[in-house]
Amino acid sequence: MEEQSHLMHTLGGVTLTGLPVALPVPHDGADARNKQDIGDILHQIMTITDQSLDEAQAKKHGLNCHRMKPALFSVLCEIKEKTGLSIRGSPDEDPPDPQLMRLDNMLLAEGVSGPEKGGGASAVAAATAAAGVGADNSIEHSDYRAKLTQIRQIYHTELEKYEQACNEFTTHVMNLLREQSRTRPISPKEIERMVNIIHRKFSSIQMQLKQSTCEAVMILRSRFLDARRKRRNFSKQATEILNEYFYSHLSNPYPSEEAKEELAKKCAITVSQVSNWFGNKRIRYKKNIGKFQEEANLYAAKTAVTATQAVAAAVHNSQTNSPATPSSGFQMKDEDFQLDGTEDKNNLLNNIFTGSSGSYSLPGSGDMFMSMTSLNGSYQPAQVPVPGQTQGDSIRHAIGQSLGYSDGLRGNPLYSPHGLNGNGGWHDAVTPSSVTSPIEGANSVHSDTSN
DNA sequence: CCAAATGATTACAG
DNA sequence: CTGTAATCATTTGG
Repeated sequence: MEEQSHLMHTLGGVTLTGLPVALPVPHDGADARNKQDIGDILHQIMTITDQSLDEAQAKKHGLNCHRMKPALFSVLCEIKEKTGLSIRGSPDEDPPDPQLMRLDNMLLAEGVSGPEKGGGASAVAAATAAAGVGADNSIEHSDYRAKLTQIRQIYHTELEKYEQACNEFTTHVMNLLREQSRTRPISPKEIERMVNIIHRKFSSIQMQLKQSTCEAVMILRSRFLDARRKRRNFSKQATEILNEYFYSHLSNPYPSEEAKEELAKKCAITVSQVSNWFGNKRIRYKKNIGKFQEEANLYAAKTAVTATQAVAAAVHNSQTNSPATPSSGFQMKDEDFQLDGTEDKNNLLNNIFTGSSGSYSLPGSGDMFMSMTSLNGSYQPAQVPVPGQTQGDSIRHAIGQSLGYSDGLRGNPLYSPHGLNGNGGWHDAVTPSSVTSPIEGANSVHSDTSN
C-alpha cells in the first residue's frame, strides 16, 4: 500500500480517485458470517495498513497460505464485482470533446498535426494567398515555414513524451493492480476502468499541449501574415492603373464589384486591396484636394491621350463640359473644407478664381477641356476651371505662375471638387464605367457633351 | 534619421 | 455589407 501511493505521486502527479485502494467492507458476507475464522482473517486484512511493511509482508504471506483464502477471496471478488457494477451506472465512454475537436481541426488545418510536409506547405500557401501578396515573399515563406516546423517538432516530441509517459504509467499501474489482485479483489474490469481514468487524465494534459500549440501558431500567423506589419507597396504599375481609374472616374470613384475584380486582376492584388486603395484614395483626396492636383492632371492628361486617340476630331471643336472626366472641375461648397493656417494666405487668390461661393450649377465643368489644353502643349498646372468664366484660366495661370502653381492652389479650401457634394461625399454616380474605360469613359464623355 | 506616403485595420453609421 | 474617418505600422525618399 505504501509503495503504491508513493508510486502514484511520483509517477504522474495524478491522483487516481477511482482507484480502489481501500478494501471494501463486506457488509453482509452471508457465507462467512458464522465463521470466527473468517472474521479473524478479515480483521487482519483490514488492519494490514496499520502494520509495518515487514510485518504486513509476513502477514500477507500467512494469509495467502491460509486454507480459507481462496474461498474468501472469491466471495470478496463477487461482492466487489456487484458494487463495482453498480458504481458504474453510466457508461464511461468519453463523449467527443468539442473543444478538443476544434483544437485538433485547427492543428490539422495549420499543418501542425497532419502529414509531414504537405499540410504545412498548403497551409502556408493558403495563408499567403489570403494575405494577397504576390511576388517576393519567399523569404517570409521560408521563415514562416521554419517557425511552423519548429512548433510542429516541439508539438510532436511533447506529444510523444506524454504518450510514452502515459503508457509507462498505465503499465505500471496495471502491473501493480495485477500484483495486488492476488490479495485484493480486483476484477479485470476494474483495471480497465483504471486505465481509462489514466488515459483521460493524460489526454487532458494533451489538450493543454494542443491549446498552447494553437496559440503559438496563431501568434506566428499574426506575426508573419498580418499584412499590416509586413506590408508591401503596390507596384508602380498597379498604382498607375488604380490612379487612372480613380481620376477617370473622379466624379464617382466607386468601382463596382466587377470593376474591382478587374482592377484587382490587372494589378495583381486582391479585391479587398482594391477596395482599401479606393477607400484610402477617396478619403485622402477629399481631405487635401490641392495636394492631388498635380497627380490628377497627370492622369487626366494620360487618359486624355488615349481618349483623344480614339475621338480626337470630335473633341476638338466642342466646347466640352464633361462631368466624368478627370482633372480639375470640382464642385463643392465652401464649408466642405476647413481652412488651415497655411492656406489662409491664399484666400485672396482663391476668391479671385472661385467667386464668392465656389459652387455653381452647371453639372459639367470642363474636365475634357483641361485635358485638351494639356494635349495642346500649354500645360495648365492645377487647373480649377470656372465654368462660364473663361478668363479665369489666364488669370489663374498668371497668378499661379507667380506664386508657384502647386503652392498657390494647394489645399484650396474654396475649390469644390467636381463630384463632391456639400456633405463631403461624392455626388451620385454620373458615369459608371468599366475598368477598361480610360478610353471608354472619355469616349462616352465626349459623346455626352459634344452636342 | 525623419517626415511623408501608403496599405491595412478599426470603429462606427446607414 | 459597404463606405467613411481616424489611426496604426511599415516603407520610401530626401
